Amino acid sequence: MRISQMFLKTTKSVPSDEQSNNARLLIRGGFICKEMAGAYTFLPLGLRVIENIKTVIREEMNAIGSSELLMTTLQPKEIWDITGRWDDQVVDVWFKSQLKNGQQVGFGWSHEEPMMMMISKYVQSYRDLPISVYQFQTKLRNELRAKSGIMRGREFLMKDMYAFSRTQKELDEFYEITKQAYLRVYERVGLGPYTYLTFASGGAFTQFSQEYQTITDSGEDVIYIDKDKKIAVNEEVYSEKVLTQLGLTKEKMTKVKAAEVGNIFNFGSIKGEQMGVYYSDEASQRQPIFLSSYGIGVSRLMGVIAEIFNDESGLMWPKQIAPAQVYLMAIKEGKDTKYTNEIYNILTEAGIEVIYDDRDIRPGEKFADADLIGLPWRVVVSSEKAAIDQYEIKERNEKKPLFVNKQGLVAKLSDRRN
RNA sequence: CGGGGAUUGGCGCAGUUGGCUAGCGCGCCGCGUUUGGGACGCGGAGGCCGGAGGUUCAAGUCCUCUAUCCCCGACCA
Repeated sequence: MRISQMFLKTTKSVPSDEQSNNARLLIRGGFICKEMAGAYTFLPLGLRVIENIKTVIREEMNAIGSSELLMTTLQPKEIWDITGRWDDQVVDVWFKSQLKNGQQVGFGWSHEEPMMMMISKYVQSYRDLPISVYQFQTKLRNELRAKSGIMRGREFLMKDMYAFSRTQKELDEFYEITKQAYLRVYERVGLGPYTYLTFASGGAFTQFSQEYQTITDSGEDVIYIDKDKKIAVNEEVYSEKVLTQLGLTKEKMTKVKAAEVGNIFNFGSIKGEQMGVYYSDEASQRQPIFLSSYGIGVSRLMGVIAEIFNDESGLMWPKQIAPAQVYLMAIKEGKDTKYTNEIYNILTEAGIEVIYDDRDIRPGEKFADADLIGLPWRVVVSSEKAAIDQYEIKERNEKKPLFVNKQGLVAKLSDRRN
C-alpha cells in the first residue's frame, strides 16, 4: 500500500480529551477515531489490526471444531423475558428501542439467550450434539461510564463462542480444550508472557468462572499471580481458603493490575433448564442441553496490546497482528524513487505486506511516522546504497539498522520465524 | 450515579479586575530555499469563543440552566 493512496493521517499532538495511552497512541497513529465517549471508528490501519486479531482467533476456534456464524444485533424482548434478564434492574447495560408497531427490542449486549433459542430450533437429538458455534459481533452496552479508550467502550467487538453439550463431562472436556486454545490465542497475538488464567467469582452458576487477565497498569482488575504455575486469582475471590483449594500458597502470589481479555463460563445444565432447551438421549429421555460460553474482547485486546507494546516514539506491534510487516521509505523522493519502487515491487510480489511511504516529505517526518505506526520492520532506501545493492533494514525494537542486499532483504522479511 | 476538572479555527493552547478589529503554535493553501530523525523565509485561508437564557452602555470574561468530554469512586453477565 502506498501512503499517498491510503486514507491515513497521523498527528503530532495528542488529543486533549483522551488520557489513556492506548487511545492517545492509536488516535495519533491514525488507527482509530473517536465518535463519542466509548465509541470509536476503526480507520483503515486499525481495521487491519482488528482483522489480524480476528484471524488468529478464528484459526484457533476452527481448530477445535467450532463454526463461525453471525447473529443479529436486534433482539426481541421475549427471549430475554424467559430468564428475567430483560429487566433493567437485573441487567443495567441495556440499550432498548421499539419497532414502529410497538414491539420492544434490545441491542445485543450478550447473545447467550438468543443463541440458546436459535440453537433449540435445530437441536433435538443427542445425534445433533455436541456442537459449538462462535461469532465476531458488535456488543452494545450502556455503561455508566466509558473509560480507558477502546478498553471499555459502549460499543465494542467481541468474539463469543457457545458450546452445547449432552453431559457435564462432555462440557468439561470441551472447556479444557478451549482453555488451551485461548492460551494459544494470547500467545500468538504477543500477550503470552503477560496473560494469566485467572479464577474469578462464578456468579449464580458455579463457584468460579475463569478469565484471562493480562498484566497492565491500565487494567481495571487486581489479581494475584503465581508466576511458576501461570495461574492467578482475582482479588474478588482471593482468600486463604481459595488458595488452598487451588493448590496455591500465599507466599508465592504477587499482586498486579490486569485487564480482562477473555472470560469463560460453565453454565452446566442451568440455562437449558431455565429456557426449556432439551434434547432426546439414546433412551428417548428428555435431557437439558449443557451450555458453556467463551468470550474474547477483540477491540479491548487491541487496546491492551497498544498499552503494552509501545515506547516514547510510538507503537510496536507484534508481528502476528501488525497492520503490515514493513514500513518502506526513500530518503528523498525523486532521487531515490526508482530504487524504492523496485523494492516495493519485489517485496509485494514476495507476498510481504508493505506500507510504502511514498510521500514527498522530509525523511525526518517519515522516520517519526514509521516509529509512531510501529510496524515490525523498517526498510530505508537511498540511491547511494541502492547503487551497490545495499538496503537498510531495522526492527522496530532495535536501535541499530542492518544493511543487506535485495536477496537478503526478501529472505529476512519472508522468514516467518523472524 | 456521587465527586473533581474541562469546552475558544482541523489539532494543542493563551486571553488580566468585563472594554472596542479574539491571539499563538501545529496542521492546511501559494511561492522560494532546503532534504538521513517531525526544516526555514515570505504571503494566505480558516472562529456566532459548546448551546439557551439573563445582567450590562459593553460579555470569551459575570450569573442561571443545559449538553458534551476527561479523571477518581460506585457499577461491570
